[in-house]
Amino acid sequence: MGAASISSVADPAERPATLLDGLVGYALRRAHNRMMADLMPILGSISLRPVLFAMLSVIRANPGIIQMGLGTELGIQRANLVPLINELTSRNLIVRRADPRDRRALTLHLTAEGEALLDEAAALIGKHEKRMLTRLSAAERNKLLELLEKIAAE
Amino acid sequence: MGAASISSVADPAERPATLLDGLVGYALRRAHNRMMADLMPILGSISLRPVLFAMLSVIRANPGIIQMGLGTELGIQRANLVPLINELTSRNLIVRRADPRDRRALTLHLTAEGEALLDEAAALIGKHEKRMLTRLSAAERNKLLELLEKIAAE
DNA sequence: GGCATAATGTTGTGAGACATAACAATCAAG
DNA sequence: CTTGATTGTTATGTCTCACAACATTATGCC
Repeated sequence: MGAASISSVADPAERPATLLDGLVGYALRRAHNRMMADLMPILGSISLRPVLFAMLSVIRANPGIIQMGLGTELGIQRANLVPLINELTSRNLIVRRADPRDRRALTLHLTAEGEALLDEAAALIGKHEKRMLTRLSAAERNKLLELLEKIAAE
Repeated sequence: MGAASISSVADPAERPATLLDGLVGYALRRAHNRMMADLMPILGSISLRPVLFAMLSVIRANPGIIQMGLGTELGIQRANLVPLINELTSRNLIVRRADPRDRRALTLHLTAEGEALLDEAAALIGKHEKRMLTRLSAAERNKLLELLEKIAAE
């Protein structure tokens, strides 16, 4: 133990405090970056990206959701959603069908292939989350989710 | 209060659970997005972005830091740092100086203008954080910072 | 000293996320 | 029916980020 090392002379690796320390916004950015850096190559192994996984997840939970609804749910504008949906349809993971009640709209449905790939992705992400959160107890993880939701809620 | 509403028939606005629920990575993205959506127009009022504020903060805490060091500290590759530093220098917020001990390197220092703008930005961000975290107690905020650091730590 | 390797700053390039405008087809409200 | 709003689409532009290549300088080894 000994004396507190206030001086930076004794420890060249010591980082001076910045205005960023204590900012929740900055801590969020760092934690999010680290999670994504770990996740992206994992999803890349099955040629997915986080946004595509999110789309498949929402479509599974809402079969027949229209494109506009999917975009609203994920905060993606409909213009930017089009190439993403094209990507999933061209890989036969989802299909577009005419909406029987609104001829402007197109409904979205998972294919059997999409269901299988989504299951595979969910398993990979589950392992990823467990590994990245080993420093947190189950109670801490739940508390973290609760606090993050308080921030995210509009 | 009644029975738990399991059916979705009674409440059309009810959202079915997705694989995204319970994922810390997704909760992080949503919280981070909401914080940034609030912060960016605020910093924009003084023509700053989050990354520029972070750079100024680190340079203040580490006068004479070289570009490579700044990039490492903030997780920005040196190639991408160049136009950002050009932006700050062309606005007379920082200056580049030759490193007396390494003629390859350039050291970075805040100007008086940079100091003043950084103070202004810090005040704005302080109010922003306080307003965005009204739902959290002081203890919850500290716990959140602690948990986020556990995730961000390498 | 001379030489191979690494580090620093820089430029260029491309991919991906995101916002905006405009358009055709369709719906909804008066 | 006619006006305005909604849905999907295309096109465009900006911002962030990664990677490759290069000139200059440091560093380590002979």
